[in-house]
Amino acid sequence: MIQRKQVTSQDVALRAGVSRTTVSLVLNNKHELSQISPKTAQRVIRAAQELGYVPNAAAQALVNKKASVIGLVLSRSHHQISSDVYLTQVVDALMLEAHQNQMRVLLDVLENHEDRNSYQRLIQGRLVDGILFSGPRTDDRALDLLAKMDFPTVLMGGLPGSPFYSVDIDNIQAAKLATQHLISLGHQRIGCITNATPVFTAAADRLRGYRLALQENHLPIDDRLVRFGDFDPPSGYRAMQGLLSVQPNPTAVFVASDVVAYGAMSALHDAGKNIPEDVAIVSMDDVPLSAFISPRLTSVHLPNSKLAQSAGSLLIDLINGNRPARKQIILDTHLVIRESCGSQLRMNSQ
Amino acid sequence: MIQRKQVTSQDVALRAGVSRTTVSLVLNNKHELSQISPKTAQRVIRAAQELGYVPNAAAQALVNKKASVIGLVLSRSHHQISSDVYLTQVVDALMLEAHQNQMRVLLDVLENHEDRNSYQRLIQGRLVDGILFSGPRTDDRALDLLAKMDFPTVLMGGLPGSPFYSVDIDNIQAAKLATQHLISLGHQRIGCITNATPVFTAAADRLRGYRLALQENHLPIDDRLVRFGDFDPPSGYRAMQGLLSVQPNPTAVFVASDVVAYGAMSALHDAGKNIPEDVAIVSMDDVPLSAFISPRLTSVHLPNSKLAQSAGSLLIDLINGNRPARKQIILDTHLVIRESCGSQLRMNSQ
DNA sequence: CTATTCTAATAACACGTGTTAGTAACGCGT
DNA sequence: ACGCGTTACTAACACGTGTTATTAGAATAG
Repeated sequence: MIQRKQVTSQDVALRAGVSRTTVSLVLNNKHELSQISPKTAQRVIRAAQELGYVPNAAAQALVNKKASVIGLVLSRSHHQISSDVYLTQVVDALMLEAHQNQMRVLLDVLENHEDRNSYQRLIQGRLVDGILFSGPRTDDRALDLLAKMDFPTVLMGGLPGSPFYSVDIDNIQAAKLATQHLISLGHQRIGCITNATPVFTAAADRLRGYRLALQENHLPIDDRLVRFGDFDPPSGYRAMQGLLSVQPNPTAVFVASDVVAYGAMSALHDAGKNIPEDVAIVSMDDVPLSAFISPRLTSVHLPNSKLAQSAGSLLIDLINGNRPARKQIILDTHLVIRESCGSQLRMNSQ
Repeated sequence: MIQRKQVTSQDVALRAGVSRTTVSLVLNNKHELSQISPKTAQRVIRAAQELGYVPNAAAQALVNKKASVIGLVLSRSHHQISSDVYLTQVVDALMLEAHQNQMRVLLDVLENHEDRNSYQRLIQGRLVDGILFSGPRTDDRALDLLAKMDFPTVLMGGLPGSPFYSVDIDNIQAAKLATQHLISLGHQRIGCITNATPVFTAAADRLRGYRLALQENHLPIDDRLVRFGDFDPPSGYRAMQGLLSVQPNPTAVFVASDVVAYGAMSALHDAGKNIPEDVAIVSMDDVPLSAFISPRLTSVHLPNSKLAQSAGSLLIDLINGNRPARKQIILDTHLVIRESCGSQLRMNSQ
């Protein structure tokens, strides 16, 4: 590969007629401390511009012991990433936050949860200065390693009992809120489809919120009415088919994720059931698309961008050596009522 | 920040009782050439494992003149990224391909299209070895800079007359195929909603395909029936409202993107129109979700994963110094017929 | 016993940057 | 004339790695 030779600070120094040190001082704005005459400073800046000098990132990283890169680690398998709808929001907000701090974002998947090696090159190799961890799993052994070396790490989504900083919503409360809404509409027999298997803490918490809501309203808990989704629409489709095989059918279903809910709704449609007349649906996540499908999805809104931004900001704090006292940040959620729950239907008929 | 001291190759050398050079040779599997006895090799490997040695990425990048990182550059504004549904597929496939070549993926947005500076730190700073460019714009001035330095670059989506390698589908042909399908169902008055403004080449091409199909079938072209989407559902909603204000209404609409189509369908729904009875819809992209909304969307399937994988593979080739003869790779598309076009309706009634 | 080849390893340099310690030149007071 | 502080810069080291030229020692040949 023919690559034009890199312009180094030495070249700039030569052209400006000064030493390389002077170039470094001027370009990093340390010349006021070091008493460098404004005249030479100007000459250096001119020379740098004329040559199109850009400092070598690797060299800077080496000497500064700072890569100026934060890692976003996804703890899901590949098929799950493909149908992940928040990812774009997270990535977007994170990049914005990173750029404001002269940092960049490196993306990585954690494919094998047993494999500590996959972390090592990333972290001990100092390729990134900190890690943002999306969707932690309770069975992730590699996280222990991270904790031991107190490497700057922030979790998006909590991991109970872990020593990490984290940014999250109150999943239990949010799921309870959603289920409660269905109860307040008069439903007695309410099913649940989770967003994922319970090894993901968010999934376990949402299921718990659903059960709590039933308990507090003295409704019976029927485990046949609980099905497990797996991030994508097909899993929701299958889960809903499962629910429909239980007699009597539930009159409402709390689905713990919009994307899974799409599949569930499709299954209802294919079974000839109307939403919300035959089966009402309340979901969680409030993905942008959910306001545009029909029927419009009633869903608990998650502040994804804000979540990612807070997480990014917190991580950068950690990287800079600050240790905020508050280890957990919990952001607020709220229910967005649309058509799939049948609220409007009720209001009209009353 | 208290950070445990990094384990260097010097530490390994000390522990194994050899020189640093020997450590490097052994760990990079060059010891066969250099006549290092198997016994010392074993000793070195043991020592490295015991200390948990991981080479410093910055130092390696500096001396090898290779960052082992490829950059994925998104040329869209932030709100457009948030509602981008292919991004996850692209990212996923790209990471898979990168990992197989011991590379990582750095994500970046290009916010200001006039600003050459944003490229400079990335490329001239040697932070990445190559760039994968998603969604090039005809008005992107910064691309010229890239071309001049012949930096390894691959475009996802073509840019006519540009000197870059690219991976794409035949947008004109695909759009033509979709429109043709509507024509074959007997529609005479067919509207079009683009996926984006025409500065994006893909949007311009799809519009052209639509017009070609009309021409070849001797149907009149009515520019009032062409509206421009802007990546997200709301833009599709507004565009469809615009189309419905034209009398007589179109009986079918080709929407050049699934996500935009969701908005368009929502507008039809709100206007009391049935799909496909009143207005038939054919779209492009075939996002996974499209099989699960109702009515199920008829759409031209794009091989997004394959596209990203090919692009990644091509880019890695370029980085390694190969110059494949074929500058453009065009992948195949096919129409997936579902409910929104009304094909099945027709077949039943016939 | 010396010259030559072969083996096994290393000293030394290069990559491009940030920073510390140090040094000329110069004015100034005594 | 000499010491002393100030100004304006630079020589030299450090960061951690890959690689080239070189060396010390042993084995072999003459």
